[in-house]
Amino acid sequence: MAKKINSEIRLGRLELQIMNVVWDRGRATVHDVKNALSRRKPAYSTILTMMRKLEAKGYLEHEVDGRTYVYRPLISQQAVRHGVLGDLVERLFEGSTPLLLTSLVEQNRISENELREIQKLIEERGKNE
Amino acid sequence: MAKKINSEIRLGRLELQIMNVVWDRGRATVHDVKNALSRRKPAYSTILTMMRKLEAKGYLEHEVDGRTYVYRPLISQQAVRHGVLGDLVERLFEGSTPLLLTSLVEQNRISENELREIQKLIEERGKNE
DNA sequence: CATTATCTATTACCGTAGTAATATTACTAT
DNA sequence: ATAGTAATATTACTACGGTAATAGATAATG
Repeated sequence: MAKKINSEIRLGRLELQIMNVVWDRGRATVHDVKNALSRRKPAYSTILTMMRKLEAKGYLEHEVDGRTYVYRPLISQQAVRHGVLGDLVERLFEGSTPLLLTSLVEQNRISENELREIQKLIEERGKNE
Repeated sequence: MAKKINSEIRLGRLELQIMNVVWDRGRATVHDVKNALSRRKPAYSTILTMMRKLEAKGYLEHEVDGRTYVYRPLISQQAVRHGVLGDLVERLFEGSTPLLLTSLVEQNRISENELREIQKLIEERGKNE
C-alpha cells in the first residue's frame, strides 16, 4: 500500500515542478532539477532552498554522493495526484466526480477516442477485482 | 463566448468557498456568505476582507442596498473551473487530459455508469456541431 | 436625542511559497 | 599547501491568502 495521506497535500507551483523532475528521474540533484527546468529559470539557490524545504516536509530525502546531495521522493506521484484531485473535486465540483467529467466534456478536453480508452481501462479493472 | 481567461486564475481555499456561495445564490451579502459557511466559521470581518479583495481582483462587484453591499460574480464558475482544470492538467498531468482520466479510474473515482453518462454527453455534443 | 445595533473601512499580523544573494565548507588541481 | 571551484548553509526579503480586532459610519429604537 502506498503512503497514507495524513492530512492534506499542498504543493506550490515550483515545488510541484521539482517533484515532477524527481519522480521522473527517480533521483535527482539540484543541478538535475535546474537543468530540467529549462523554461522558467530559477536560481540554483532557489531550487536548493525549495528542495530543502521539500525534504523538511517529508516529500524528499537525500543521500550524499561525494559532496553532492542526491534526492529521492518519499511520496509517490500517485499519492499526490490522488490528494490534489480529491481536493479539487471537493472544492470546485461539490465533491462530485461526474461534475468534473462533465466540465471536461464541456471544455472539449475529452475526445471520443480518449473516452473509449478509459472505458477499456475500467473494464480491465472490473476483471481484476 | 464566455469571459476570456487573461492570465491565470488562482483562488485560495476561502476565496473559492466564497465564490461558490455567490455563484450559487447569484448575489450575496457578507452575512449570506457567513451563514452559508456553516462548517468553518471565519469571523465576519474575515469574510468581509476577502470579499473586498475578490472585488479588487475583479472577481466580484457590489451594489449598495441601503447600507449593505450586495455582491455579484464578475467571473463565471465555468471560467474558473476551466482555468483551474487547465492549470491542474498542465502542472500535474503533463498537460494530458487522458492521464488525468486514467488517474481518476485508478482511484476508483469513476464508475461505469458515470462513464456512460459522459459518453452520452459527448455524443450529444457531436450532434450539435 | 441618545443609545444601541449593524454595516463597512482600516489596520495589523501570521504562515508559507518563492526568490536569491552571500557565506561557508570541502574537494581538486597545480 | 594554496587557490580556485563547486557544492551546501545561512539569511533575508517579497507577495499573498487568511485571520481578525477595532475604528468609523449610519440606521433603528426607545
